[in-house]
Amino acid sequence: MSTRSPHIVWFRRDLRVRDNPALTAACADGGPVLAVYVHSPRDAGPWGPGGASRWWLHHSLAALTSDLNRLGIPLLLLRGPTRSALLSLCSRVQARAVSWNRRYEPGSIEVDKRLKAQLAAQGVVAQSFNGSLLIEPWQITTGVGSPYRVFTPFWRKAQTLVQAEPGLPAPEPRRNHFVVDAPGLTLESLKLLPRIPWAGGLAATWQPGEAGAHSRLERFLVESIQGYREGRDYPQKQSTSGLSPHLAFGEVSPRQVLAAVHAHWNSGMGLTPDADFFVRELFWREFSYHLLFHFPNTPTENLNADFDTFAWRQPDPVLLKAWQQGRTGLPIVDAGMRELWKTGTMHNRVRMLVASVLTKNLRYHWLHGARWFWDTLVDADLANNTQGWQWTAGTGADAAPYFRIFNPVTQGERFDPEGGYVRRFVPELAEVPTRFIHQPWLLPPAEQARLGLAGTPYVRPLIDLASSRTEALAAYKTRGD
DNA sequence: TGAAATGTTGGGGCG
DNA sequence: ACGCCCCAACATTTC
Repeated sequence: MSTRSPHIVWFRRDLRVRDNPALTAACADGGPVLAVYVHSPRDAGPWGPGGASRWWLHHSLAALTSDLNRLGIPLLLLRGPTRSALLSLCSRVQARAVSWNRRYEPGSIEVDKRLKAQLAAQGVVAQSFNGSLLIEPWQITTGVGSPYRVFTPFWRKAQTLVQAEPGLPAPEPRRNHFVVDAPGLTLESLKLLPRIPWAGGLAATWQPGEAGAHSRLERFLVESIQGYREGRDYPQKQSTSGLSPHLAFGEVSPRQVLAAVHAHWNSGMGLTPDADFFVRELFWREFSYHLLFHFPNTPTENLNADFDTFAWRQPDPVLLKAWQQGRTGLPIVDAGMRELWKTGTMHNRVRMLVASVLTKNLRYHWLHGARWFWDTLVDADLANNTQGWQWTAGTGADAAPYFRIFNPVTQGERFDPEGGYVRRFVPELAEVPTRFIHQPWLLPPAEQARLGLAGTPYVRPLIDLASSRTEALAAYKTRGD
């Protein structure tokens, strides 16, 4: 009798069937397995999935449903609140156990704790696993026992641990032959897709789901990891991995990525420098989770309290909107913001530039940027997004000093020397000669008129780089007073 | 995973 | 030949 009661696998941001410890454990139990996803945006408070993430989630759930079906496991879709949905499911199907992979956001930790206690009280086995990280946040501390706040020592320590115990990715579980009948909601009824069909650019760019994640990984390993160290700085090259949304939704695990990199690019003498630099980015993700876990208020509060009295400016709605929509008149900034809107992602160097412009030149609180990114990025991840914004704003761990203010013209000329990236995403600048592509306002007026730029922000940007820089530096000096 | 201002050096033009 | 100046190139400092 007890062997016939199902083992539930609760899916969250681990939407894959390979190397999924919770699923592996449930399948190893030998009885019926039932998978469930609970859509409960309200449980996540202000950080419920944004528009781009919901689009991704819809398609990733569709992919997971068919991947699990292949294994004979039904995926139930439920609506939250999470705890009551799971508890009532457990009693309805008389579950014997629930397994899940741990999350590290403050809200999820709270839900998990209470769920675990309530399941135990009902006599249901509850077990959680590490399915998302190479190093869980509590696994390493500094010499004095505190959490790390600086990347490099974190990285060193984390690497020694991972090298000692790399862990092998688990294969796909064997097919489940039991039948579990428990009807859930349809995917459509979750209403994850946008009502206005703006997601065409996303669909053209991405293939959500585990298969898409692995083809992206393979393509990266074969085509672009070579030269990554240099190439990753050039946004018009496709040198970055593009794995971030797949990692954010857990369609591939960092352990699988690490193992694949080692399989391709470890010559026995260690990783190639290109591969090593890529792996370093995986550890930035680990560092972000370490910080989020140990400083759970950082999604809204400065990690560095010196900035709590900093004189951020009240956003001008027109300027904020121009930044969001890529109409500031600064070519590479606008290109980045339009790339984000169109494709749900933005090259990392350009993310730093647009964030520098918002937090330093405009001196708007980094949360305005974090919220916009949250809504528009397909790789929106609370740990990474928080850490990234606090890093650029200078309020975070191991952060860029406040006085490091990027100049979008200089950066554009250095990292997009031909202007290919700008031309791709800002078509009205496509015909501008390369000399002027990053500062079209210097073109002679007759040329501007001929190119149709008269009256656009490209002949008079909304942000004066020189004066806003000076003002930002002055504001920094009085920080904390 | 800065930029701009300031300081230093050394080659070459030129009286 | 020499000193002087200019200035590009590079280094250092400051924010």
